[in-house]
Amino acid sequence: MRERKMADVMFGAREVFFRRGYEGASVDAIAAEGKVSKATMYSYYPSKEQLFLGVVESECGRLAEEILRPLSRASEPRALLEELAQRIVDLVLDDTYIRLLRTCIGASEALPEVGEVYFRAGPKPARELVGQVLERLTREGALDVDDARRASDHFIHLCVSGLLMPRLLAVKRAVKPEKHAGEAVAALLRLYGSNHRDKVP
Amino acid sequence: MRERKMADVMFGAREVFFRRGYEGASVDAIAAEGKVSKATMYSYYPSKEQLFLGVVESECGRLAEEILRPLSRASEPRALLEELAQRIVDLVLDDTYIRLLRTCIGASEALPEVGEVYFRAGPKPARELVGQVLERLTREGALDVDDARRASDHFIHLCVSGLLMPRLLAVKRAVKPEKHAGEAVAALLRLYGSNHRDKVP
DNA sequence: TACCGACTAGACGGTATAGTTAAGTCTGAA
DNA sequence: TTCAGACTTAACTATACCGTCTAGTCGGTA
Repeated sequence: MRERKMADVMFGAREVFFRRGYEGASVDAIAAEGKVSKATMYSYYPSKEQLFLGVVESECGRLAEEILRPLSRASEPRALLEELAQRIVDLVLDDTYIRLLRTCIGASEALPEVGEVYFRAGPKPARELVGQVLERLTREGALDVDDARRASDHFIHLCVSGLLMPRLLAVKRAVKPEKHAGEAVAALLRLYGSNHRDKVP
Repeated sequence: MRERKMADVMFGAREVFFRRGYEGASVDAIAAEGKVSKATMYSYYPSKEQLFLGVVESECGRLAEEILRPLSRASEPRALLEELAQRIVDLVLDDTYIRLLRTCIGASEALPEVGEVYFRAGPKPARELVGQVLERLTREGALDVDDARRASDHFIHLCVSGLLMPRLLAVKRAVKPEKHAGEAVAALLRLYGSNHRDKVP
């Protein structure tokens, strides 16, 4: 029962914090949304701020798991890169994750800890994972990456280009991202393909 | 005098809205920050929401002006691209603009109008301006861009890669962006240089 | 001087807020 | 049946909020 109620609290809190932001969310609304009494809520979390941090940490944990999920054993470099790209695109298209990011950004000036937690759960491991893949593909001769960190940033930003901003700003827009991952991989290969140094820049 | 007080109101409102977000900002704090009485405030703006929209529109106007500022008459393609890239990097490093973006993102679920206004003042004209430059350079033979919109998104995101997220999330981090613009231009030229089709992809 | 428009400080009403507490209900095990 | 623990409802405190309003100040003009 305890775990069940705990989950109810988190569920309601997540929804209300995502919808109204940290400051805009009221604890009464959170309790109502989770169908839980305020007394129970306060028996689990001593304050609204702690509850918010709990939600952010829990959601960031799920996010980090999602990012670090094992890759398939695809051997073909292009397939591997497309799997990575698709995973990034899917994250940006996922409502829960984008609302989490929106909420963290909105709260990060007043509660810098929140921004830090999200950064360590999202962008940082993503960059590291992508970096490892790019380095491996470079060792195997499929890519020619000198600075894995910079190349990872480039790859990730090619993946989210044109998608992230409208999503963050809640701009209603018929985003058509079917070919997005493929295009990002194509761009990356042009940027860092193993024969890119042959060119006269 | 009227204009002066009006500016004071806006100044205080901007600071408090940026610091605490729309919901977190109180009208008393805004009046105090602007050294203005509440009565005066309400004589200019009928409500907190209208005041917020006023601040966002005013700041977005400045942002759009900054983006659409005429480019220098640089003729050399690389110099032109570096000027563009540097302008984008500078925007991401500007505290006022990043706080504006943070605030808009934070408020955009509850007040979608705000996200829309920012999008039309920032990302949209930026993409259009960059697109025009890329198309011109393509006509002149310096680039080979087929889809200006996609190429603009790529260029812009190469410019902000590794900078935007830490800034939005208020992550304290020794960002060293001296060579950032140059690297973005180099990457763009590898991606869309006029000889890129010679490669075997 | 008298007046006027724009400002200020501060209090107000009515509501909402975060967090606490008291009294009672439900469930399941001994 | 009894009992303990977890839960709920509902009221409560004390503060903060938005927006309004009153009483009064100030600088310039006729």
